[in-house]
Amino acid sequence: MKENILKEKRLRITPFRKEVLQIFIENEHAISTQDIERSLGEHDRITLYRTIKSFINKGVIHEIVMPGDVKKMALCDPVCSHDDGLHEHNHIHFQCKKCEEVYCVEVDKLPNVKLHDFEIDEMEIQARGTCKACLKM
Amino acid sequence: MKENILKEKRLRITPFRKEVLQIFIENEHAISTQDIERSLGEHDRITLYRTIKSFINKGVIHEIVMPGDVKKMALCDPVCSHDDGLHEHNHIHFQCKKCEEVYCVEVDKLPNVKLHDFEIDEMEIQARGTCKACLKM
DNA sequence: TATACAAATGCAACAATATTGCAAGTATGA
DNA sequence: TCATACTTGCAATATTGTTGCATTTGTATA
Repeated sequence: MKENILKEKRLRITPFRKEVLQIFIENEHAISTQDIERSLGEHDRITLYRTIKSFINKGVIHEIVMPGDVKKMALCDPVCSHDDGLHEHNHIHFQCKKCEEVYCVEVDKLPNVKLHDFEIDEMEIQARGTCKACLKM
Repeated sequence: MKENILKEKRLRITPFRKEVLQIFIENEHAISTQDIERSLGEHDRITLYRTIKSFINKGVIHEIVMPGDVKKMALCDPVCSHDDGLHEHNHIHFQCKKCEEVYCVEVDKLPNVKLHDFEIDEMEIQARGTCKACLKM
């Protein structure tokens, strides 16, 4: 529930934040700033930028950057309770080549990658292919 | 050699392009547009943007977008001979948490990931940790 | 080697996206 | 309910990238 998410992340509950959060909840896939602007009615763009920034910093949403300049955002997993922009997820980011939508897809466990001279702490996977909905068509 | 790379990718050899390409060759790690601008002397910003765009389209360099950071670019693998912005690499993108630099690191083979309802064609891995140089310190 | 032509450059104007400072309004804990 | 720190909304400004167009330049070809 919207109020709870905001409260948990120690963000003040304001009408605007609830409105923006609602848009994220309604969307199964990741959305861009533009998508949000379209969904909102009349609004102040600066406030939106700041809202997005605090949502990211407090772990409400996370940024997804896919190759080719697509910057989108999606709700964080409930486990992602880290403050200060440190996010912890167990999913990969998937972009469908047909519908272009970006999804966060759960995986049981992320694969292990070893490098020779580099020590890996965290890993993020971005995949492209065909999504659930488009496979059925 | 600079001229060869440009010729192979069917790009005209101009002084400006050689200069920009040289900057990529000199850098072991990925660089941003800003980095390039700093390395160049007096120059035209528009021409640089167009140069970058044709380098990407012809497979001379590729873009790397790490979460929460500026866009960077690095030379493509020699195998990456695809035109029209289709890139094919066998490396992962690694950002060091200490020095913040981004590297393309070769791997023998990329791990296999299977998803339930999504069909994966291509995959890209972004990792964070400690780089070669910083491990030694 | 000269030349014709497509490609690249450089300038001006413009467009989109994001940030900062500040005054006014508002949520929340005491 | 009140004080205060947080949030909002506006103006101004910064950053990043694009388009159109006249001029210059690289390169294939005669």
